[in-house]
Amino acid sequence: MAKYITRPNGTEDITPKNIHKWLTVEKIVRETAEKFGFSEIRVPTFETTELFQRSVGETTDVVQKEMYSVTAKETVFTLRPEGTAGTIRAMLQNGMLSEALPQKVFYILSCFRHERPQAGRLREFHQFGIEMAGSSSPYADAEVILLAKNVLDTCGLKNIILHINSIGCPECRAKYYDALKAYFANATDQLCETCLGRLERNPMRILDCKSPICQEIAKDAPLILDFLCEDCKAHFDTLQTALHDMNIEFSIDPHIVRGLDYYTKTVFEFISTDIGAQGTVCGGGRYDGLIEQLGGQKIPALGFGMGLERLILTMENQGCEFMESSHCNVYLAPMDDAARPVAMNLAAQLRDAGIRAEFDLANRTFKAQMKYADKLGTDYLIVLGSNELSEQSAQLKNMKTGQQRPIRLDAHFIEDYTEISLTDLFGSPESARR
RNA sequence: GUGGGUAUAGCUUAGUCGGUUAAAGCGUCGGAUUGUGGUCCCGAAGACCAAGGGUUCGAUUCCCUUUACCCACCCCA
Repeated sequence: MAKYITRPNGTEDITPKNIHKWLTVEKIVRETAEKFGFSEIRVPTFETTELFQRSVGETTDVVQKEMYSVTAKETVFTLRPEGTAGTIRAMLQNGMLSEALPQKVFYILSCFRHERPQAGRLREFHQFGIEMAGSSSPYADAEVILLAKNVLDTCGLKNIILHINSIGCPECRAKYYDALKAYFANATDQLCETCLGRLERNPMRILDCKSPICQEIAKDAPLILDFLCEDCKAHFDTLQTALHDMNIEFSIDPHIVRGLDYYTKTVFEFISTDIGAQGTVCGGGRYDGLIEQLGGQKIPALGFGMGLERLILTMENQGCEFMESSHCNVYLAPMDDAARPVAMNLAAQLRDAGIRAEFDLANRTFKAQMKYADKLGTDYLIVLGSNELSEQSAQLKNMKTGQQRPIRLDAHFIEDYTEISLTDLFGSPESARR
């Protein structure tokens, strides 16, 4: 008890008891992404630190205080704090952006951020994400949102609110920043300390402050939407029309400010109120400048990240259904040492036929084997004693119904098993084949 | 980084106003007469009561420190 080595703070073990939940969402996410024409990509868990500094942004909290970095052989590496940077880097490095555009990829990976853990926030967390590079169309924005929505719906989630906003291009944002700074300049004595710092670096974050005083002050602050240039405004309008056309409900939230520097124009979040303070299940947007910033051509792009822990948490709290875990199909119960090799051999035959088969490996008594098989939740059980071995025939017991049917142990073994299991499932093997 | 809370068997929790062998449920293992499970019944194993220090004749119970975990701020998925 005293000297166990425990897992690092903020990490989680996913045990066999819970793995079905992960398999469920991973399946949904893969199938949905593929339906939308996205292909899976896998990138390294760590990258050179410079990649994140240049993409996520030198002044962001993520880069300034949340990265796990190590120096190895004089190079500084960092465990990825998010998926976009590495993915775009990989697309560039593998020449994918010189192929026909748009390029559409998705990934399932873990990210690392050194924050204080709390409900829905871990230091190692898992993300499903997609990136689409090479489309400036607002329909691409709609498509990406649609894909996220599709995943959430397929998971069975309810009460997930979509918030969207546009933070404009660098040109309109510059004008907006000036206006914001001018507005808050009158209230510098009342703003909280963190907001005072934000005023210089990123005044938009003040709009997001939870302090009631700051909220009160920010209530009448100018809105980014009033400062959008023609192009950004048209883009945002078309996106809204597209969402309406697809019957996607959303609300415009001028206070959404993404904490990663690369975002431009559209930003969005899917928020759940069922998992505590960290309610953002999915967040993303457009980052038209990022590829160029990383040394590529001027190619517009967009994507999102979806927190799988938060997704599963919401599903649990809403009572959503998960796939069943895989369970034992046939348990072979050897009654003595003579029967053990026979059990092993029969199990091998079953496995070759694609059936999950197990047999006693703990030298349990016969009765204990029955109990154990019951705990495994096996569909069928076969008792192998001296009688069975000498007659080359045993009983295949259906553990749900208790019914037993004879099964030959010779060359007809698999044939008999198939016959009986199909009859149990469909009434008769013939109707199964129809 | 800043707050608040919690720390007793594998899990979920009692409990000791400081006093000999720390309790229950679940789980695990085994039994309930000879080769058939699930319910019920019986039994067993399993905890130096997070760690270190202090007060005391005596601490798992009180005090301090540390650590871990949880929740919130912050930030974000």
